[in-house]
Amino acid sequence: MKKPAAGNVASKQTAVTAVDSPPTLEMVAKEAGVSMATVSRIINGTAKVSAQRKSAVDAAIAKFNFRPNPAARGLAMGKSTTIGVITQAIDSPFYGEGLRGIEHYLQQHGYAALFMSGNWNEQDEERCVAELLGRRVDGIIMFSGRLNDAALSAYAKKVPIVLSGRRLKAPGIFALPIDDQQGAVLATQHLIVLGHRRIAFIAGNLNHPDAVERLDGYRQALAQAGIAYDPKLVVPGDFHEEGGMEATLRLLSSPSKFTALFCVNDQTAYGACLALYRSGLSVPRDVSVVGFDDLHSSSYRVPPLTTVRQSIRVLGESSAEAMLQLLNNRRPQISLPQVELVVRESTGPAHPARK
Amino acid sequence: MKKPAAGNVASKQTAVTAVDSPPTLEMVAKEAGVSMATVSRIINGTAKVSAQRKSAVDAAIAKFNFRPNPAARGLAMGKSTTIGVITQAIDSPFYGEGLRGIEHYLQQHGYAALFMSGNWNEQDEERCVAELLGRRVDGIIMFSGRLNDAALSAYAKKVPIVLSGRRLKAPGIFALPIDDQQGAVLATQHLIVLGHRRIAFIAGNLNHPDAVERLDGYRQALAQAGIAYDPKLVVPGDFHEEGGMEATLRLLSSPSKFTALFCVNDQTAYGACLALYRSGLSVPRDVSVVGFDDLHSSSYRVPPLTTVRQSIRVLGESSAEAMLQLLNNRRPQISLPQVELVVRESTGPAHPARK
DNA sequence: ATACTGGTTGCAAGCGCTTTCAGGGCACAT
DNA sequence: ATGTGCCCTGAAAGCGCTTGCAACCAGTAT
Repeated sequence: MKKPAAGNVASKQTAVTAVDSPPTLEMVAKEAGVSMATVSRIINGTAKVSAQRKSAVDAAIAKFNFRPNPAARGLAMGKSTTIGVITQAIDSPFYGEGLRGIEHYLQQHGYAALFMSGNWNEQDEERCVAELLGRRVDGIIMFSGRLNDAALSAYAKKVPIVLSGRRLKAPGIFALPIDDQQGAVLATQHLIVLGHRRIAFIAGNLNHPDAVERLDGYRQALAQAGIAYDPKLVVPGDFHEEGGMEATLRLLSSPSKFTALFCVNDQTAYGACLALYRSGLSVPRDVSVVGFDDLHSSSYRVPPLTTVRQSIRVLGESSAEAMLQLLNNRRPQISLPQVELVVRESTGPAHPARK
Repeated sequence: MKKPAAGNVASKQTAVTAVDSPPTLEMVAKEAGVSMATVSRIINGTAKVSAQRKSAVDAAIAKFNFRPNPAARGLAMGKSTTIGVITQAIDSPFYGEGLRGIEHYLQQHGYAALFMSGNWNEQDEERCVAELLGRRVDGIIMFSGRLNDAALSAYAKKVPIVLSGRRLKAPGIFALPIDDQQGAVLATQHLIVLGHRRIAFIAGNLNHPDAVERLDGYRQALAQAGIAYDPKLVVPGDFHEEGGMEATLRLLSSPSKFTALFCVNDQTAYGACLALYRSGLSVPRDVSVVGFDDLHSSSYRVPPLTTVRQSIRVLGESSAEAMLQLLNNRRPQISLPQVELVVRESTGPAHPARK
């Protein structure tokens, strides 16, 4: 196959100069009257080149609007200028913001991102890593993820990994954890200050580290305020609206009373609010609710959601930055901004009368 | 540069067989005692090969866990097995669902997707196309997009394009438009049936085709019901929560009364609901509101949002499918499912007493 | 003047894979 | 046996770029 001159659909072109297939280094070199090596060196800034030739080459490049073929370059250099990114779902509002941050940073630095969704299960995630490795990405950024530490460490031998929102020390891995515990403390304290004593917590899946750290923070704040921890007030969720709704319904039908609800993340809080609404309860009059993440849409909920803010977008950007440092053999020096409480309208003073 | 044997970080490996750099076709060929050509043919199914050699090669491939280097393959074949995808923002809930659909379909067919965000402006979008072209993607899927028809047609000469949610006939381009008008008719009719007569419409940016088609549908339904069209009831928005909120506030402070609100998309409706809430108005008791898109989170709003459903995820999948057909030189035969109204709890019977 | 130095260039060998082209093996017909 | 095809294979020529190595050019020291 001699490679068709142009695209499959639509071709023809009777233009004068244009031979439609993309220009090559060789064409540029010929046009500028220098060798390919020189052109390559100019493009990459790999060596000094006389001003005269440089301008000739620049002109030729401009004339053809030349852009080096990344496959050829990748083959020759043994790298792809592409970073693989694994999240659980590209359409999740949470991950979406992170991806945006990554995309933004990477693009500015000449890298492209290859996004893949792990679909909340370990096998798919494993497939993603394999696929990414197969495509020879230069590095992998992984958002928390289901893969266990051992597997991750093994992969890190083949390619540098940055782990966003998770804790793990291993060669070749740089982790950028979120301060889940502190965030949970902030949220819970806020509720306590408002006078709440019976504060329920909707956790995520409890074998997910984020969930347990947030639970820890919740318990810590409770303890600090001298409030006894009541395990009946803690119910599992799934980090999604569905789980938040079910958990709240369960809580509501249990004998345990509560005046406030701390949810492991915003989506869970959304579900909780709906359950409360369906049960005829008003937020925040009857029950206060606070989330975690501060998704964009949280400020447009009715009522706007009080939540803990940790910019996922910044997490994404920082992860990308860390990856590039890793790629340059520097140990990343990056830290995330502090988590902070964003008080909106879904929380209010405790109202002792209600369930 | 002789290419370092392994990743930058973490290497060493004292294993017995493993020479850590990825296996090559040549290694496999040697191991199986055949030529590289044969291995290639087996992998690609390009020609018949004796069963005996085939099994030997398969064994060798399995032994090394060989995966052909996509850069090398891309170079040799002149294609990248990668599709560029342009949306306005990867973190938008709307586009997110579309991307999910694309990712899902493409991945199953051995293609990878390169996502880029146009950030709602033409220049960025242009940059995206250039970058994608530079990376030699085999095709581009574009979600509506700001780029004008002429520019798009020009690009379509270099690479096949599928245009999701937009109408445009040109060689090399396949468009997959959403039935905006019909959706708007459905939404407006629903409100009319509920007894509403003063129905406001929050449009998007009105030089965006989606917005005008939806406006058309709204007017058409009104006319059909014999309700006079009142331009004062139509205000511009921006397809975002922000715009929906502002538009609603503007509407509320104008002398025009209304009992229902049809919003150009769900995000606009979210903003509208917040404005209503802030103004002490209840949905749906005082004002009914309906959106368009049926984003996942719409069913978890308080109250759950009545909206027009057109699965964006399906749009994404279909777009990807169309692209692959285009790549195979077949004219795509794809149509989207009908739009449909999803009645939830944000709409109710007209209540004549209120503003 | 001539040898030497330091910096700029060009040559050519790959990078890992696909594919054309021609050679070799085999079955079948003569 | 010998010829005629057909089918399976392997050798080798790229695909477009990077880079080690050697050649080359001034300019300087001798």
